[in-house]
Amino acid sequence: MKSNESSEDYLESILILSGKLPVVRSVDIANELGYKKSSVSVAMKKLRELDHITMTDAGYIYLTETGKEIAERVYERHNLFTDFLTNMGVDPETAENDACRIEHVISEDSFAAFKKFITEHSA
Amino acid sequence: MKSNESSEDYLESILILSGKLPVVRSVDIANELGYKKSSVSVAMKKLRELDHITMTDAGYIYLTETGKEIAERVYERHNLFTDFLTNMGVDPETAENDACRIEHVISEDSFAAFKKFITEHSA
DNA sequence: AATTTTAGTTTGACAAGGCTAACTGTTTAT
DNA sequence: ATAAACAGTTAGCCTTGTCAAACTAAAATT
Repeated sequence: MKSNESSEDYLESILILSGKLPVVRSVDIANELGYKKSSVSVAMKKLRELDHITMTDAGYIYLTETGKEIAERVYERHNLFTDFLTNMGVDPETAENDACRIEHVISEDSFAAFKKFITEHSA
Repeated sequence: MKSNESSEDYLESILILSGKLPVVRSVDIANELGYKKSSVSVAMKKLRELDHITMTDAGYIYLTETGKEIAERVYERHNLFTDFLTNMGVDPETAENDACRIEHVISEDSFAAFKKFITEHSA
């Protein structure tokens, strides 16, 4: 269930798009992330091999259990940091970008520490 | 004065080692960062070309103005996050590692927001 | 029915940034 | 003085992750 930064971004993107679109396709991910479809195609192949997604013949993409787990973990971090930074007056776009970077590099323990601190001090 | 994650790590390492050792050489950086000396050699060549360091014939490495600027900016972030996380009870080694990652990916604005928040709430 | 658009894949190129191995030159020991 | 250890460089390889270009196939348009 290992995962690298790039894969995490793709999985998170699939999760987010699942909430916005009836079905998620490679081209939707490409639009969302600003990548070329060939890049997404390669990445999806890899995620299929790792069993983090499945893809129907029509090209509809679904997260597997492990894929969903990774995506949700990353997304939780994403939201915490985005909310915190925007609450602190950081420009929403900057906050988004920074959250997108931090979400990948923080350990379980440190995330828990941040979460505790932030929730305690924003009540 | 652009700089990528890898270069920032090298420059920060040079700054830190400058405070610990009488002179800083490539081999010291290799030991500090856990890289091979060939990797450091290549990286130092690049940093020389970018004018972020100078190197004497004896192999002693010094930060230029721009190099010092980058190193200090990164180091300030490093310290803030390390201190914060350890204060929050995160294992020092984990805190170090996470700070080492976050320090590279956070914008000026978000760093300022964190700094303000943390200092306000730890008085 | 024929054409155009859309979606996905494959292939080959490239840049970053590590690595190993082989080489040079300089100290330090024997 | 010779051998060993140490420091630095270069060259070539590997992986990751992007891109563009060329291809296939299905859907929508005309």
